[in-house]
Amino acid sequence: MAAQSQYEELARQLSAIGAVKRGLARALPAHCPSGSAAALTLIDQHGEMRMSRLAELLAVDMSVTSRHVAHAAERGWIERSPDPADKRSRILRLTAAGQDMLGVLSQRSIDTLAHTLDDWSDDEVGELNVMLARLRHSFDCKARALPPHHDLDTRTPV
Amino acid sequence: MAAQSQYEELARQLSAIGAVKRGLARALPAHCPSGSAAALTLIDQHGEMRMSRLAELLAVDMSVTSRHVAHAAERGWIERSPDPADKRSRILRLTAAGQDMLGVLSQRSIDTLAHTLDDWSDDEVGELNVMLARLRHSFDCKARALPPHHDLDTRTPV
DNA sequence: TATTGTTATACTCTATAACTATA
DNA sequence: TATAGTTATAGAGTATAACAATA
Repeated sequence: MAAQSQYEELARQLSAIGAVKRGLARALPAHCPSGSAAALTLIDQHGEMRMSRLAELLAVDMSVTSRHVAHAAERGWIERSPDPADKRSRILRLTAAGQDMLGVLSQRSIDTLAHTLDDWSDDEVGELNVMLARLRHSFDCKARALPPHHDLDTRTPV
Repeated sequence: MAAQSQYEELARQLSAIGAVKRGLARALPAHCPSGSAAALTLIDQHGEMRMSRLAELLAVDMSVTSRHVAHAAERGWIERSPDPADKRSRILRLTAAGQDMLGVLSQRSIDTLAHTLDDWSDDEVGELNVMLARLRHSFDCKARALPPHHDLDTRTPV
């Protein structure tokens, strides 16, 4: 267990990390918003999969996943073939154009981070990666069990 | 300098950290979106300031800052008084209601993180905080110098 | 003329709910 | 009846550009 002030600080850091994400997003090619980029990356990493699995990996609602995938499919980066085992499902695969786009995406991320983190050692970046992965995992496991706030207490301090 | 694969991994981790941010945002009281929450936190942390300074701390455009502050001011959390030294400017201060709201916000962040990170030590959370702060700092310093992509190369792989 | 702040507009990401097609 | 996926709608965050007031 950490001190309360560490949690408050972490909340602030997470709130501010959006600026870093926007910095990376600015390097994306036109017509490839970060949502589509994330979908391409995950399909490349995990291989072909169904919509529901991708939604799980993206940690967003399937309706959101559907939009990102539709965007990528319209541009020829993702192919959606019918699943022979279940006619409701569709199997997602990267096309050759999708792999090309992924190459551009990777290179731009690398360029941006190599420039901004030029004074970070390999170990330091690796350590940050490990901790971010663990942070995500902790949330995946335990956040579901959190009772939603009903805001009954919001009225008191006003 | 880190290996390219570490940069690619960091880009993936940052892309996925949105799920954690959404987890924290779900604990926010109604009518206090994360943008307003961030504004309240920064004014509390740094004391009274002008719009332009807050925009700098939030690392977003001043038009965005203006919206967040207007939202908070409408609810009585922030007071905007004219700056005697420059009639174009407004000085931002937390009201008593704003400090109350801030107390609620802090407590909810602490509750959420204490629950999800219950197996993290104080040192581990502290180390993550340090690295996230350094990440932000690296971007603040160097991202401005990055040449914007003109997407001339996007046409090639298609 | 330049700067501070606001507003109008547009785009992206997200969730909920309604809907279809299939299981 | 339940599940996989799509679409419509709505809310939040952001940026650019046009604008008003002041420096």
